[in-house]
Amino acid sequence: MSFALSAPDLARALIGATLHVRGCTGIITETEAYTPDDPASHSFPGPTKRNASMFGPPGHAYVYRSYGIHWCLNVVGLPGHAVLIRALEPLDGIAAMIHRRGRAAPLTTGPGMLAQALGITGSDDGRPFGTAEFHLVLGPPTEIVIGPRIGITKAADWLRRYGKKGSKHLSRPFPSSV
DNA sequence: ACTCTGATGTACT
DNA sequence: GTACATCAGAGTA
Repeated sequence: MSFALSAPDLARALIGATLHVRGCTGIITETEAYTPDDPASHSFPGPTKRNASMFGPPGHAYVYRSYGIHWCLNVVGLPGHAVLIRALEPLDGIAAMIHRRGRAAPLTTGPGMLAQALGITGSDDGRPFGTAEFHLVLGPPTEIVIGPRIGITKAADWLRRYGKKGSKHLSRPFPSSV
């Protein structure tokens, strides 16, 4: 697939896709889009050391540390565009996920949990998607629900959170989903 | 069910 | 010094 998309386009395309990370796999159920003109985006101030991979080639990972504790995984699109992977439906490697999480549930319903379950750390920052151990496979067309993003204060009303309609594997319900 | 708070790396004022 | 794309645990009800 081509990753050279705007963050909102890429965020919609990734809903229903399967993420493979070193033997663990899951279906992406929730994403958020961050564009360079978005005050809440790490790319908004321009390139820095931390966000360098956000301005690198499309189809690579941008991994950053959140609140000093967690790692969060993004897929880079066009320069300065990235999509935060917020939740997964676990498929394979669940035993490894439980081991890394230290509990049976919840495993992957939040960006920090998801990165921990899959063993993603800062060493994955800048890694290209497309190798046997680290890649994405698009799923069939999926019904998508849209809502405001979570956990931000700037541009909090922008409707740039995307979810797989009806999924049980979301960090939080969507306002419109019933 | 809910609210509050601690943990703590990196970037910014 | 302060803010932050978060989570888990403790407390209240």
